[in-house]
Amino acid sequence: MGKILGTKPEFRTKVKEITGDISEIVAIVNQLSFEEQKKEIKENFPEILVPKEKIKEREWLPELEGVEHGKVVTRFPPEPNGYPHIGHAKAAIINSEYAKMYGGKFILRMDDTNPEAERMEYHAAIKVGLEWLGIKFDTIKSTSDDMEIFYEKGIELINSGKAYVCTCKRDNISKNRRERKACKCSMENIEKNNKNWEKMKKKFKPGDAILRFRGDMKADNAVMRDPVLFRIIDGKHYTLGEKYRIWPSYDFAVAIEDSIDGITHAFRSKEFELRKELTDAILDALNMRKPIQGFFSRLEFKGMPISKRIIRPLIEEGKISWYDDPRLPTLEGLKRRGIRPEAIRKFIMSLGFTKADTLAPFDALEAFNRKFVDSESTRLFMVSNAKKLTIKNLPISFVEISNHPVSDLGKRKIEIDENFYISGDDAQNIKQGMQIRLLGLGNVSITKDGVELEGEFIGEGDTTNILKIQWVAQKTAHGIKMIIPKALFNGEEFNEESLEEIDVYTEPHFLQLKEGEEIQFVRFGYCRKDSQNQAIFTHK
RNA sequence: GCUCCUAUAGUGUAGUCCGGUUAAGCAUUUUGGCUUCUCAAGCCAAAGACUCGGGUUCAAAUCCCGAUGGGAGCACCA
Repeated sequence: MGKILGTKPEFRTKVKEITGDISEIVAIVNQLSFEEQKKEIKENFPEILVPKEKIKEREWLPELEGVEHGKVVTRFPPEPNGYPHIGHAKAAIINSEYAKMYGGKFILRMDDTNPEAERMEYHAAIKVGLEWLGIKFDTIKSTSDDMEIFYEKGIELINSGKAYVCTCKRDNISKNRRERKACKCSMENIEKNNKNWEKMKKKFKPGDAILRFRGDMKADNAVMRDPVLFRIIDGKHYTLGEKYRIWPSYDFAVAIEDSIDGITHAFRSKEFELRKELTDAILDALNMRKPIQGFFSRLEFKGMPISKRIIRPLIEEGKISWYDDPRLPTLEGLKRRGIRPEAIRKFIMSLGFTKADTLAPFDALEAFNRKFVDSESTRLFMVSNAKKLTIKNLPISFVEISNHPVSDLGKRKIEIDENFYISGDDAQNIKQGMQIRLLGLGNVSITKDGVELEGEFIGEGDTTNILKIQWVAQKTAHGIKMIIPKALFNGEEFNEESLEEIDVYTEPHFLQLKEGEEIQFVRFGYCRKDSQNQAIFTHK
């Protein structure tokens, strides 16, 4: 019924009439047996038996409305006040993808209007992080490049009566906001405001005076209750030093910047949603062009804190070493853990553009990463909780093993004698009289089990219904530390066992690999070589 | 507390604007099978969802009202 109305809209006006016909037909069809129905379809309507084509997963963002190719300008405006993390990646990727999608421009703008917070170190880290992610921008600038313009626009607002200098105490201001009351400063005339603005340059101390936008103290949206446009900060700015001491607030700076930079679409995370009204109001007051704004949800991983407020104390307490800890969702942390930038991009694209909160489990990212890493990971043997296995009558002194089952990653030669290590977990399952297979080597008949095992070499034999395990030659075994990152938090509580460290043996070939290379320890999982003596577990 | 946003399988989403073509698609997860000298990858299959309650309509995941859950904002931070 729905199908008919859907495909043939002309029937929609005659719903009542056809309802009867349809139920009659359906009744007739239902009287036929399943076989008869099948036959009927085959003879007269073979097309409906064709299986449906599989729908490919969408890999791009939703189309923008009414945009022209080549005319889209987006931006990513991070504040250089911390290390970049997955949240930055989301904002940067969404904005840059839209620019790419429409052949437009993408601007990186360091949003540095709070001299107390910004640091060169962070500025550099953000650039490194974005480069690692493979994000390219057409322009790189800093908000503070345009200080003179902010002043110009600020004065324009004062002179049009749309901004005033407020000298109230901070507490009073917030009290008035809560009670939706205007203060006496807002009654002052333009001349007085100009005078006070001049006084802000030298005379007033930080906190004594601010420039406020004349919004609406009665507005439901608290952001509109005469927000701050400029305030005095005496700190030294990381690039401009002490050149300025009146600094624009975020809302003012973003509004002006987006407008003069020619931004057509500004995609910001949801927490800024209420500020759209303000940004638009400021631009309207100045008769400036407004960008289209869109909002997306913040992205966090379960058990992985993103905020400095939570991470910093952990570093201070020594619970984690630094911002590149593999348990953290910082770009550095993810990188050390072995997550590929392409995987992050795909993952973020797969989340779509929504305002519904996203608390993604880490394994969603892992699944994407695995697809990238699998074909390029050198396969190596590694044993944990090593147990000795001695093999009698071994006829060979070396063996060559392929570094990958499918990809052409070469072979490695392993020198062997009768002394081997195998994993403790495997040793437990091995009993006297059993036959097992050492991967890449051959079958072995076990003559003694227990703490130290013994066996006799058989060589070729059954390879299907047999325990197949990895091994390491004792004489060349290379000991490394295996680091296994787990969720930092279980709910609210810090997970004291979040970083497992185990001592393991691997093959000497490990030493030949480049630092940072992704490997797969056979039957264990993907890992990233962190140093000559350390590997970090990436995921299964 | 006030204001705003949001609600589809275990998880993440598509579909929602313009109600019917889909008894809700994809990915991931889980389970089974095939393949394989890895517990990986690859291939095949199965399982599994429209928060609740009203209303409008021939027809509602889709529109309206209400409830509930989740989130954000209420900074001289961004």
